[in-house]
Amino acid sequence: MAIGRPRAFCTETALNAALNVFWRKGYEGASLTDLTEAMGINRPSLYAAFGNKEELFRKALDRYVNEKVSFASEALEAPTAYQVAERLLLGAAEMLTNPDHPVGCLAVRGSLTCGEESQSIRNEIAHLRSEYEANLRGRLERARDEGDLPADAQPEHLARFITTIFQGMAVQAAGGAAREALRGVAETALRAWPRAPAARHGPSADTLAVSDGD
Amino acid sequence: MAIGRPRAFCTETALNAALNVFWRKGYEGASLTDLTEAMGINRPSLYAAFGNKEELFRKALDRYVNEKVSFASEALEAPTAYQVAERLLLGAAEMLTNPDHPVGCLAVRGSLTCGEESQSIRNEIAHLRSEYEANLRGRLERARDEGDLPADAQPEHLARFITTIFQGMAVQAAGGAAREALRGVAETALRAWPRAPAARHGPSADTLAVSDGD
DNA sequence: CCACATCCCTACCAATCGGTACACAAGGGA
DNA sequence: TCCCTTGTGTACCGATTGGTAGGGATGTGG
Repeated sequence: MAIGRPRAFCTETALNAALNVFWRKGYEGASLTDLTEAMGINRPSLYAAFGNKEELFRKALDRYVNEKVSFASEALEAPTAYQVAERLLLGAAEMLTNPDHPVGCLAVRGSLTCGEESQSIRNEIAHLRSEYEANLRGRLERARDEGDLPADAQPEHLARFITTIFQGMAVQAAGGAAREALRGVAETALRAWPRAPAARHGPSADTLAVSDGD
Repeated sequence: MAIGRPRAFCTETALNAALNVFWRKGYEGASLTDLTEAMGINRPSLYAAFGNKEELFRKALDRYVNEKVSFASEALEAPTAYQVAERLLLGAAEMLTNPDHPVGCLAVRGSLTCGEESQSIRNEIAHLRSEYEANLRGRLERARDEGDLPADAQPEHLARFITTIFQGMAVQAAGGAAREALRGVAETALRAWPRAPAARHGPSADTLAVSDGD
């Protein structure tokens, strides 16, 4: 039973290259020529290894969420609701302007990709976002129940507020905004955060958890 | 001296139709076929009347800014800085979800259009945004000098904050967010607004200026 | 009625899009 | 060594992209 010719490229490396291209140019803006050139392979190899352009994007999106936006899930584990928001927004300012990869957010860019033929991509991104927003809301509800947020705080509104700020920051970053500018936005947004009257949680030294490099 | 055959369509109406198409599908996502079908004319007529696709987009963008986002310039005339922000954000929530036209923001969508060949479009949009942001900052500096904002307020940061919120709301709207949701975001953002210690300006009845229809 | 200027329309252009057919190269099992 | 399986590479597919040439239609000024 023959095994067949071994693959001449590393799928992980190629997927990383594809992720970078999608990140820079968006789903529809990235042509197969762009992708194959960056990945160092040719079309049939791409189709054999990844299915088609849409599946390739999905795999790249998975990798993006798990490797690049992991700070967002980890932020939910911060001890207080304020620190959750703080780590989320400052982490976003850092990630969105990290010089080690393209600026902006693959998902935000992808959610605005134009054509209606890529509706399924938009749906997947929308699903990811609403899933995360639900997790964040759950975390904030817990915080409210624990007295970490005022009893009249609205976790749903706060979660949507944070999400919206992130999306705005992603647009800013895609337009070339500097890291300091995004940090300023994050800090301003944090001033809208409700404090529990009993135990006030202000800006914390927890920010150290947000590294400056990648 | 002959005058020539009169144009069989109204350029204003056609431009409105083109604006709607660009608004829904983005600059690159709107094909000439989409545009000509919506405008009720054929390609050569389009090119004769508007130049080419890029010039058509610029004209549509002009109209968009002057007719649809006029609330943003008018908001600068509000009596207090807080009311400026309030009218801006609540006006945005209304405009971005107005059922009389496509949802979201043509400029935000356009600024994320993928290809590098449409760099000049992105540049124009970036210019419009930074111009507006400068106006807003100027208005806030005046407010600070008048004591309407605390002396340590940072008009530049506040202006960028407002811009970022708007962009995030535009992404939300493009994803189908409801008007109530965007209003909630606006109200949360307004809680970040600094109040002058001398004369406190809170939420005002000035919101009445924001109509509910178009 | 004629001439001229302008517009409309069909049909086309080269370039690019995502995707694939097919011949060849490269390896392991018998 | 021969075969079989799998990946690689070239060259292509039909469809669509933005943009245009050129003839016929339609109006005004003489």
